[in-house]
This record gives sequence, structure tokens and C-alpha cells, in this order.
Amino acid sequence: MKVTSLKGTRDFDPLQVCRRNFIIDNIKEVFCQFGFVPIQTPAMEHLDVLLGKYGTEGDQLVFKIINSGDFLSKCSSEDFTNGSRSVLPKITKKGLRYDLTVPFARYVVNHQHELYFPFKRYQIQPVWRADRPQKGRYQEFYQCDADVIGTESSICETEIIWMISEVFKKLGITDYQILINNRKLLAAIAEKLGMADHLQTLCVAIDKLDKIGQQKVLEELSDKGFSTASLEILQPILDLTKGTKDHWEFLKAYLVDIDSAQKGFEELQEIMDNLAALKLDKVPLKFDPLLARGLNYYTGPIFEVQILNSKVGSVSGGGRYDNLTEVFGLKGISGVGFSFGMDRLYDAMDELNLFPVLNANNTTVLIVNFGLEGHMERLQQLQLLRNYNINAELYPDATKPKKQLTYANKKQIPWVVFIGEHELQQQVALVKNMKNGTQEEVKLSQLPTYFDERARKLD
RNA sequence: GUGAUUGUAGCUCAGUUGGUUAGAGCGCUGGUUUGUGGCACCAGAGGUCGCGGGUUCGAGUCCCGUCUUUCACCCCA
Repeated sequence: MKVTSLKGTRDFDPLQVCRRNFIIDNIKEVFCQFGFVPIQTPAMEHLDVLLGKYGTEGDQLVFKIINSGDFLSKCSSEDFTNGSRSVLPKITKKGLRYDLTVPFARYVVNHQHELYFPFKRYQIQPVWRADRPQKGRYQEFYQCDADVIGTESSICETEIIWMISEVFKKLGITDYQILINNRKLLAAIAEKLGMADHLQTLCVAIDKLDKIGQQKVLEELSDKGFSTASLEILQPILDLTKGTKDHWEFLKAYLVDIDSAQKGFEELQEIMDNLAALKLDKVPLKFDPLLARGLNYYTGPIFEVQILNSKVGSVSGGGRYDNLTEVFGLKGISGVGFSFGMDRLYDAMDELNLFPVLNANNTTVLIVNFGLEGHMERLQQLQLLRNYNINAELYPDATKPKKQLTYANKKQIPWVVFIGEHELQQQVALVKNMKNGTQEEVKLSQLPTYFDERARKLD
């Protein structure tokens, strides 16, 4: 029997959970402050809901769940000779969610008559991807999504950038960069090349530019059917990474003859004007005409956030999608949202030493167990302390005090209380301060107030 | 899916050209302290060397397979 956790998944110890909650709590606080309400959706969805939304690469990474019962009964021997491509659709109809945006779109369509628009929701849940694990990449990880659906207002995009800066301020992350682009501009470039129907291919190739270099990108596009003439038109875009030209001004001139591009520029301009009015123009926002993003449901502005000086990849990303609810049967509703990758934020904060000192243990008082003699009195004292909202424990076994003290020490419990035979005769408790080792006798009747006063000073 | 890489005590790791009884630190248990933690000292427990096969008189060490870990690519949070 295997007794390890599955590959790409992890166990979290008390301190790790504490730190993860620290991140989640801060994110929640900001989401609430901006008017988002929480929802949750099931881990599993119909495969039809999931597939076809993430691009071919993404679809392959969706975990599929095998049907219950005699799942092979619907397969013919012909299916088996044709291989898994024929068998798979017949034996699996469910999958684990790959992100939170697509299940949310399904939720909106499902509950459209109960919802009011614009609908602002946040959702913090795990998602699963059948990826090869590596640094900052897991098969199970948490996303923290905030989306607004039912409005095209650029206030939403502005608020996304605003929220990112607020969250990072709370977490103490200072060196980061928010990249922004607009899918409409990428579409305009494709149109200028005469390859409007190959937008996806163009996006994927352009996105790799800083990794694999110009030559490889050109080869890839040429392989996928881009003509030499079209690649010559593309060349100035690829040269942008080398030069020091102002990307914004350059692209405006480059796309001046493409009508559809103007909307793309206007949308981004509005966002930047809003940020300037909020005096948020110090937020490290950078226009990156080569930012593409892989998920193919985006249609408007797109973002990606990187933490500088960290080996972890992007920690947040998002964008506007106009047609996501349409595939589920609800037309004309535009949505925009983004997501924090909690696990990557954790890794980056750990790497950069940004976590405050956190203690997973909350016990304030440990009562030493002396066995049968005085047992009921100690139980009653425990109850009294808890009634005063003092976190207290009675050590469960009557082992040696030494062992019980060691337990208190490991758990960083600040006070240990001895109520033994001698103390009971006097109706007192011997209270030991574990930080400095001092001890004093306190009347049993005054024990709760004694800790009530002191516990407050600790906070 | 492609290419590397890792696996030895609860944890982190040593282990020489293949050679007798596989080691250390931390942790754990007990003691110095029969009602007092952290520090120190002393003692002890704990290992199918990932799993399966092969080569050899002999394998933790070499070979093959397999699983696993980590990393890069693809893609992404």
C-alpha cells in the first residue's frame, strides 16, 4: 500500500495551514471591501461544461472521472481497436474543475433567474490539472477568483488592478508587475496579417517570444500556415522586445488602418485614466503588446501579475470574456475577472521571507493532569476558563509533569496550571509562566479573571 | 506528452575502486531531577538501503525494468 500523497498534491502542517489562511483571509477582506459575495461550486462538472473552453492544451489537462457501474458496457471491441480516443468519451462523462471561471459561467446560466446583475462574486476553492508537477506547479491548487458579470464598464478592470495592489500591500509584496494587453489588439494584428481566423495560433506563438526567441516563433507560425508576406508584416511587432520604442505609441501607429483596434485602445485608455484619477498610477502597470494568455475565452483586456525576484511564475491573471455564458445558452452578457494563485503566492512569500510570525497553536492555558485525585475539580476549572473564552486544555493523561511541560513548551502554551493535592487543600492553583519560568499561587476563584486580564495583553 | 534528475532511520543527509556487524546530526524514549519545559551530560530504541529482476563468491554501491521526487520544455496559477 502506498502511504505517500499523490504526485502533485501536498499535505499541509499546522503552520502551513496558518500561513495559507493568512493569505486567504487578506484576499477575502479585499474582495469583500470591493463588494464581492462568495459562492462555491462542486469539484466535479459535466465534461461538456469543461471541455472546449481552455484550448486544446488545456482540455488535455482536465482530470476525467470514470463512470460508475459497468463502465465498459457501452464500448464495442471496435472502440478498443481505435484506441483511447474512441473509448474515453464512452467511459467518462464527468471531470474535476480546471479553473473557477468556467464553472462560474455555468452557475450564472443555471441561476440566471435568481441572480441580479451586475453580479460580483468571489470564489476560493481548489482546482485540479493533470500537469507534470514542477516549481510552483501542482495538480491540486487553490485559486482565489473575483469576477463581475453583466456589465462592460471599465470600472471593473480598474478595480481588478486596484484590488491586486491592495492585496499585495496587505501581504507585504512590493516588487511586482502587472502586465496588461487587450485581446482586441491581438485580433487586430491577426487581421492586419490577413490571418484573422488564426488568432489562437498567433497568440500562443507570440506568448512564447521571450522564451524561445524570434527565430523559433517565426518557424512555428510558418509551420502553422502563416505566409512569408504575413510574417514580414509581423516583424516590427517581434522587434518590439529589442528596441526601446514606446510600445503604446508604436502599436497605435502600426494598427492605425485597422478599425477594430481602436476599441481596444479606448478600453485600455479608460482603465489608465481611471487609475490616474485614483492616484493609483504608481501601481506597476505595464502595457505589454505581446501578452497573450493561453485560455481562449478571453476577448477584451487581459492581465498577468508577476512577482519580481521570484522564481515562481505568474501569481495572478485574468481578463474580460464576452461569450463564455453564450456557450451555455445565455447571450449578450459580458464578464471580467481574475484569479490569485494562492499556492504560488505562498511559494513566493516563503521564498522572499514575507510571512509574519504566525503560531498555529492557540492554547493559552494547559492544566496539568495529576490523575484521579482532584480530577473533577480540574475538569470544572477547565470549563470555567473556557466559559471566559480562554483557550484551555487539560492534558489527557496523567503522565509525568515533565512530559506535560514539554508538550506545553512545544505548543508554545504561555501558562501551565498545577492543581494538585496540595493546591486543592488551599483552594489555589500554581500558575507557571512558561516564558520566564516564574510561578505564583492564584486563588481558584480568581483563576479565570487572572488569565482574562493577561491573555488580552498578549494580543 | 518530451528531456534530465532523485530515492539509505520519523526528518535532513554521509556511505571510498563492489567486501565482514550500514553511519551522523536533529527528533523520539529513558536517566541525571519519583510535582516542573527550554540548556547540558549519559544511555537506549529505531533501517526489507523505493520496488522487482539480473551480473557476481559477495550488491546500499554495477546493469535492466518499474514506481516516486525534483527540475526544464509544452502549457499554466
